[in-house]
Amino acid sequence: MKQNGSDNKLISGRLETAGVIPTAQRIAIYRYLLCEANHPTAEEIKTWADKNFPKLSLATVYNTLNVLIEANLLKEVKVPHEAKILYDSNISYHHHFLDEDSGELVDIPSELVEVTSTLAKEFQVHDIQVLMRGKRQKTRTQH
Amino acid sequence: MKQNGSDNKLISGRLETAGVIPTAQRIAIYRYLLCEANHPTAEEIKTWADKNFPKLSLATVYNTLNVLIEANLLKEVKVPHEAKILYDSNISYHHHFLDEDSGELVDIPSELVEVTSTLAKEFQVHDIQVLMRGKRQKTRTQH
DNA sequence: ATGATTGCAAATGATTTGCATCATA
DNA sequence: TATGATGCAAATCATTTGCAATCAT
Repeated sequence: MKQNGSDNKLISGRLETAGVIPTAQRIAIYRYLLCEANHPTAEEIKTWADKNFPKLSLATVYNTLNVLIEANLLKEVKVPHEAKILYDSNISYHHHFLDEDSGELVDIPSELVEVTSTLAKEFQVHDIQVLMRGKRQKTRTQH
Repeated sequence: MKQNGSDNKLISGRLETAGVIPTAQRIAIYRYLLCEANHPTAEEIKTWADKNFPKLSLATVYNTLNVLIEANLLKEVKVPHEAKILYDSNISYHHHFLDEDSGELVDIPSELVEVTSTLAKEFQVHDIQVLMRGKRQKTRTQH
């Protein structure tokens, strides 16, 4: 319920800075991506919108996502054996851990992963993305 | 033109070892993946088959690819902003470099990339895949 | 008024599936 | 001749697109 005016200004300001006209739909979707969702699919965004922002069409979800990607406010993530695209509102350099049990994708700060490569100098690397797959140990209950 | 009997035995032996009935179509597709292609799409395999193995249907291409994946003879690779799945017949631990110019995906031996992570111990990592994106410098012509 | 966004429905395109046919042990 | 693979066509499903209606400036 933090859908108040100041939040809107913050979100719409970011959109404007990125050159995106801040419409109500775009603000709603971008806020959801930034504040509530964790690597959602387009479908999850649509489901959320059906509850919280009636009459936002699936086409607009996809259009908005692509506008945000174009504007460098969003990145898409494709995971092997998952049909749907995941959207990541964290655009700073980071990596991912995929929980094999839940399918959940977790952000891993880049400081926690050191990558050292010794490729032939013909390979000019601009970006590195590390995807770690595994299981998340249940946290033991205190007693 | 190395489509000779001994090759077939080698390929079909590997299929059998992995529990896959080595049919002519599967041998052809797997040989193509192992010896000729570099991370092809299903469509590329079909195009190749149309020239070299007439009457191999697209459904069989997909069925075979999925059988090979099930049998751990193949891995699928999904690259952001590319619609089609790439298939990787190199199943040993390695990484990838994606050439932004050509779209080509290049295998990088794991020895050339050192990954050190310091995640909380609740994260049990089973696999790490590193995708490096960048450009491949044109090799200067000798003179 | 104008230019951009939205929403609907139809289109697209990659992959999957149902089922009849075919091959092989 | 029985089990499973193949091939065709139809189905599926995520995503995209065309276009008319709508919104904001």
